[in-house]
Amino acid sequence: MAIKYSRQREAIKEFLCTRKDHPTADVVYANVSRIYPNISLGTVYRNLTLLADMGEIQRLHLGDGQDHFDADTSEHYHFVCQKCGRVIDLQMESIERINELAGVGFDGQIAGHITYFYGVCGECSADGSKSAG
Amino acid sequence: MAIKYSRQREAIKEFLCTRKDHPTADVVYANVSRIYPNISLGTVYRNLTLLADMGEIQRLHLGDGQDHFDADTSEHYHFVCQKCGRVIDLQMESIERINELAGVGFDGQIAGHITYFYGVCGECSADGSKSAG
DNA sequence: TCAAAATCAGTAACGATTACTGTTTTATTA
DNA sequence: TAATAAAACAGTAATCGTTACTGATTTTGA
Repeated sequence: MAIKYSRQREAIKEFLCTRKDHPTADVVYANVSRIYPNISLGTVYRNLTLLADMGEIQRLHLGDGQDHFDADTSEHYHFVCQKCGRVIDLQMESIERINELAGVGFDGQIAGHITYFYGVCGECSADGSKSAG
Repeated sequence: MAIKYSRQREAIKEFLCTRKDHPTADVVYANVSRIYPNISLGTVYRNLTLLADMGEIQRLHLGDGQDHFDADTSEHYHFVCQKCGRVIDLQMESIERINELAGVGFDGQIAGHITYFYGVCGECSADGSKSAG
């Protein structure tokens, strides 16, 4: 099954590249719909999965029920705000070495890890009231 | 809404305590059904959520579509086998300090992190064929 | 320009989980 | 012990994110 070009997939990728938050499939759908009003949600899901399988984007499971997508595939970590739900990229030094710590005394092969940090983001720390929407 | 005792909840908690793998709700249901044949899946979900909210058990989002539950609420990390899907407790030294690394140059409050490791478990490394079920 | 294959839009189905409803248990008070 | 209110129950329906299906449209290479 060779992959063929599709304008919808290109638009989805382009949209993701413009965003630094990490949108869910329905947010992608809402935005790409402005360019292709007839695009279907199934097409969005199919292409997000395709792009992730090709390694062009990253799929994030953050435990909030919906998958998030990130056009930045370089090694980096994420922060999830417990108040507003925002997902923020962290610039932090590598913690790859935790793989070796995990491997000590373990009889399998550690291939990698999934880590995300949580807490309260800068904006929510500032105004003490805001809550998730 | 004060919490009242329930035999079903006790049985769910007891079952979880006997297990070191980290069963999903339907596995809990299947097993507790042997003691309370009329228990309903909704009761299992409700009590798992209750126990997790009370801090008596831990809910794990491992990105495989189903939540897993762990009666061990002490600080420890998990390994997920990419071949057989097994979830294994890791005995490893604390990596709590990654919270501070994440906080460097970040303007919010880091409260904690979720980490799990993946790769191939000891058993699957041994026999090269096995796949997830 | 033609044909094969991939992709599409639209819709139905799926699986995990949650919500609803009338009945049963639990806990309290008499 | 009996009465009562509140919580939990079983059973079922609904929800929600996601995937699968179908016949029409696009892409691509000859």
